Parts: sequence; structure tokens; C-alpha cells
Amino acid sequence: MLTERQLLILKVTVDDYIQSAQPVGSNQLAKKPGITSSSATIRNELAELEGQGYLEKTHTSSGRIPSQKGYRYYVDHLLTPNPVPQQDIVQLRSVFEEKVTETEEIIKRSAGILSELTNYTSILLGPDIRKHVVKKLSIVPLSPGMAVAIIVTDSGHVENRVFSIPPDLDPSDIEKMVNILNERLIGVSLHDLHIRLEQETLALLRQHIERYGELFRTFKQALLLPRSDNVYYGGKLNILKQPDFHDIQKIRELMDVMEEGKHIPEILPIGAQGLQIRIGSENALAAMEDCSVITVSYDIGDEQMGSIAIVGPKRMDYRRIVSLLDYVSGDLSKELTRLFQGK
Amino acid sequence: MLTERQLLILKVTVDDYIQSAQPVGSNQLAKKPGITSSSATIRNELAELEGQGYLEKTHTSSGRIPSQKGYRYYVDHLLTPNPVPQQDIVQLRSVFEEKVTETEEIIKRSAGILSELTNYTSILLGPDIRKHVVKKLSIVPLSPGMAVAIIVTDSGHVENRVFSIPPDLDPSDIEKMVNILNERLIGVSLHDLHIRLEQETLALLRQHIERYGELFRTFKQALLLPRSDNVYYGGKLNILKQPDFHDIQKIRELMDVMEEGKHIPEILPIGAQGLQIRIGSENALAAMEDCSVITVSYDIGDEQMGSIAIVGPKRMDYRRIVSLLDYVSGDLSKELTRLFQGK
DNA sequence: TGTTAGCACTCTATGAGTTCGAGTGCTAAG
DNA sequence: CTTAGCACTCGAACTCATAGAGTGCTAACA
Repeated sequence: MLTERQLLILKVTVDDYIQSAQPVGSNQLAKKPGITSSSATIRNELAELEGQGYLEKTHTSSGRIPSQKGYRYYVDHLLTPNPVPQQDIVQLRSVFEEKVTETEEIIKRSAGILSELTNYTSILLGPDIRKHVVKKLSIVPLSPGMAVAIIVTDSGHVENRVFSIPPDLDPSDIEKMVNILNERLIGVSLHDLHIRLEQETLALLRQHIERYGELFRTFKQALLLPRSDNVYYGGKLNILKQPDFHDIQKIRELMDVMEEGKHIPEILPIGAQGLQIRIGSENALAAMEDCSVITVSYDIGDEQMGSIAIVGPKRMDYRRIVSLLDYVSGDLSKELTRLFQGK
Repeated sequence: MLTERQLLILKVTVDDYIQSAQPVGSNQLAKKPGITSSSATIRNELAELEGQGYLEKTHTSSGRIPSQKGYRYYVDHLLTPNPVPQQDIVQLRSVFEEKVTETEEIIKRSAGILSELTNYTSILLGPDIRKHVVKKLSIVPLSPGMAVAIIVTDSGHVENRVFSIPPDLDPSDIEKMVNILNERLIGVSLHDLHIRLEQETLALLRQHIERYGELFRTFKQALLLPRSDNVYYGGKLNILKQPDFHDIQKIRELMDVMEEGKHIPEILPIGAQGLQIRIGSENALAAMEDCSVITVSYDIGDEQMGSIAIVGPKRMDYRRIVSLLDYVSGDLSKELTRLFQGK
């Protein structure tokens, strides 16, 4: 469909546009190393590439910019991965140097470094905490009417909620309840927690605790309240650095989408394996039609843990980002597996 | 120093400019209700006000805008507080309607509502967690080499850190350690925690636990790691809504300052009582020289808890914000005191 | 003496007209 | 098939003129 020369020209055009953000003309292309034809020949080829929908013009007599289809072809067929520079690796690995052993912290920092390195926005999606398994439950009374419930999971994640208790409750009742809960619920995933709570422990509680009703009701309620999930952003403000985003209205929409964690399922292809690239309108959200999102998944052992994404303009440096994400994904999988291999 | 009429004109000018964001001319002013003089007279007065430094011109033949001094005089002498509209009150109070009993959650939500109501950015500073007092300490082993330390404070705040432990540690040693820690450290403020840890418990631990050294070292280290303090932002993106901020560079600086919690001491007059207004360059940070910050403190019982701030353009609706913050401060103090009166 | 009408003046914002340059498409020659 | 040449197009930058809002000043008026 496309000749060798057309492929070359397409590649160089996209590369140049990614670098310069300016429409690329035939004269510029003719000067590039690796291109031997004259500008006139290139013009013919450009016209052909435009005819086939790989390139576009911004106005009748402008240079060409890649179309959505052009970018797509570029990332699918023309992308030659280049190795991640040593200094990037050093920075990325600094996350593991320190004595930080909390998954959340590691992920959060990785997000920061990635955005710093790329000047784009990064989104790191942590493991689904609902899969985590209860390691220990406890209830700490605070004042006569209040207590805090704490759940520790096997991954070291700690969930806590304040809830109200009957003011004149016998402290030993709480102790009993905690014992029952721990006996029954250790090893249960957070996802199943409320079902098991209802099914198994309710009867036991009724049996042993006088005023189980009031206590249980608010406790259950506290555990059900959804909590912020584990999404971490790095460099949200990098959007403002991109010359591609100058319309303040667009920026607002875009940041709005990111601000509230709601739209994660639409931004990231959750569950997808390996590396995914979504260009422009391939994104589900209208606010992101001028963006590209590159995503990789990472995992601990055999289990998929989460995703890493970089959000940038369509004109993003695909080559660099792809290599970088590839590296980070592997590294994170390896290191986290090592940390939690006992799991 | 200023005549009655000049005061009136200054007030109306500032009001109009706050509302319209456009320089105010003598003809516009003459049409305002409450103003009886002709535009020519007003021109004289405007010239006088400009001479005294309360007003400025953007160019030789433009209308007037308030100067920093003008705003200052306005908020100090011309501001007539108006009651908070019922519907705002309803929205603000919705925070307490739900069964949310966590201070943090209440504060966080208040920040959200405030920014929604005002279209400005809100910053809510929670109580200094270092003043909180340890209610309970526990250590939960996760895997052979790791454990998580949990500290519950009297306010229901839960701090947790993962730390490494000797892989072959006797579980009973951990239990002993937790017992000693709880015996010695309950009632100690987080601020004093590490001192007391060193002074009182170290000797005891040495006495009772064989391998206290390794265990203690990483445990202490984990507790020392600083954690995000309790600052909550509402509507960071509202900055992008303000027509006063059109320079993308300025916006970036401003958001940068807010993104990292570092600059809180410079943004908010911490420790100040009552309502504070900082206009333009009265702010410590260069990035905020075009902003005004209105702050109030709130407290629980007699103890000062934190601050609430609204950040907007210099041309912000001082009247409305002052009333609003005044209300929120009182309301929050009242409700939080009620919640924690047992404290 | 304070107020006001009138008027010349200033400055910005807007839009039309020009020029410049980069780039194209087409044609004809190699 | 490739390339040189050329007419043409269009945006960006610049100039120029105009309209309009606003000022400051002066002189008349109450």
C-alpha cells in the first residue's frame, strides 16, 4: 500500500512534527539526513500520503501534520524503540534505594519521577485494594460515643474509619466483637468482606454480644463507605507546559477529568495486558480528544496489579515514552514481586 | 482625609470593578443609584482619589481600577458584611448531616463546598496532628520480613507505616514490644513521641527483648518519616475560571505553589486569630502577588485547630467571602467542639 | 466656592489593507 | 520516474485609519 519511500517520509514527518510542533514542509524534509529525493518528489509523495489519509494540512498552503491515522500507523509500524538512557534509569530506580517498603509510596514516587522525566502527566493505578486480604481487624474506642475501626491487609495497606458506638457500651463487648471478627474474617478479601460480615459473623455476634445491633450497624456502615481508590497522579501541571494546549477552556476540561478520580475506567484500559496506545479520539472521553494515552500494566507474581499511564498531547514523544514505560513496567513488576514474594 | 462623597465613590468604584473586571469610568459611576453628582464632579473626585493613591489608571485615558491601597482601605473601612444566603448555609451544613464523624473528612468536604460556592480556591488546614495524643499503638506482622506499625490518636486519626523486621524474629518479641510501647506511650503527643521513645522505652526494650536493636531501629525510622500534613484544597482548578488569570505562566507558578504543600506557612498566617486579609503583594510569595487570601481560624473548645482560606484574584468578592468564612469558621468550631467535647 | 457642561485630547481596540515568506500543485524538461 | 521552475495560496506581521470610551481642563453657573 505504501512504498518504502513513502514510509520513510511518513516516519520522518511524524518525527519532525513531534519534535518541532510545526507543520512540516517538503523543503525541510529534503534536507533531512536519510532522504535523497528532491523537494518536488517529496511533494508528490506528501500529496499521496495525504490522499491516503496519513497526513493533513492546517490550511491550503501549509506543511503537513500527521492525522490520527498517521499517528496510528506510526506507532504501529514505524516506531523503533530506543534504549532508556542510563540517567533515566538511575532516577527511576532511586525509588527502591530508600528504605521505603510501602507499595503505595513506591507507586506514588514512581508517578512523580515519570512525570518529571517526561514532562507529561503520569497516572499510576495501584493494585485493586478489594483483592487485598484482611490480616487483622481492630477497633479502638476513642471517646464514650466513638471508636475507630482499623483493617490491615496483607499488603500492608491500612484502612480506617471512625464510627459511632452506643455511649454506654461495655468495653468488653467491643473486645468480644473484635475477637469474633478476627476469628472469622482474617484471610477474607476486602471485596468479600461485607458479604461475609453479614453471613457468618452476624449470628455469632448476636449470640455473644448483648447490644450487637447498634454496634454492628454503624460498624458495617463505616466499612461500606467507599474510600478514595489508589490512583496517583504525577505532574498534573505539566499539561500547562505543553504548547499544544493553549486553550484555557480545554485545559480546564482536561484537568477536571483528572481531578476527580471518577473517570479512571474511561482513561485507562483497565485489565488490558501489555502496552496500549490510545491516540486522540480513540480515547473514550471527549475532553481527551487532543491527547494520547500510553498505558502499560504491571504485576506482582502472576497477578496483575495495576497500570501506568502517560497522558500527553497527540504530538507526544511516542518512542521515548514507550521505551520508558516498558522499562518501568518490568522494573516495578520485578521489584514488587521481590518485596511481596512471600505473598 | 477623604470626604463622605469620596468614600462613596471609592466604594462604588471598587464594587463595580469587582463585579465587572473592567476599569470604571466617571459616566458609569454617575449612573449608579446613590450617586447624585455629575460625571464631571466625579472626575474631579476620581482624580483626587488617584492622587491619594487609592485608585489607578491602566493607561492615560482609561477608567480607574483600585490600587492595592484602595483595596486595603475598602476592606478595612468600607466593607459592609451581608448575611450568608440561606441556600449557601444549607449546602455548607450538609457536611454535618451525613454520618461522617471524621474530622478530616468533614474538613475535606467543607473545602470542596467552599470552593464550589465561591468559584475560588479554598485551603483548609486541619489541626496540627503533632498535638494529637497517642491512644493506641500496634504492630501487625505482614510477612517474615515486614510489619506495619499503627498509631491511633485520640482524635481518631490513624498513622501507619510499613517497616522491615528481622525475618526470623520471635513473634512474642513483637508482642512484648507492643505492650511496652503502649504502657509507656499512651497519652504522649505525636510531637513528643520520638523523644519519649528514645528516653523511656529504649531501656525497657533492651531489658526485655533480645534483639531489640534491629527491631527498634527500623521501627523508629518508620515513625520519623514525615507524612503529608493535613492540608486540603478545594477547587484548585477554579483559578482557571478567573478572567484575571490569563497568563498561563502565572497560572502555572500559582498552581505549583499549591500543588506541593510546602508553602503553607507562607500562604496562610498560621496562628493568627480571627479573620485576616492579605491583598496582592502583602502575600509572602511572589507567585501570589496578583492574589488575595482571606483566612479565618477555627477551633475546638479553647484550642486553635486550623485555618480556612480562600485564594482568589485581588479583584475578589471580599464582601461575600468575608461573610462566608465568618460563618464557616463559627459553624465548624461549634460542630467540631460538639463532636469532640469529650476530648 | 463647589458643581457642571463643554470640548480638546489621549489611548485602546478593531478592522482593513499590505507585504513577506513558507509552502503547495502543476507543468514541462531531463 | 524525477526534478526544476513557476504561479498561486494563505497565514503572520505590520501599518494605518477610525470609533469610542474616558480624561483633564476651562469657563459658566448657583
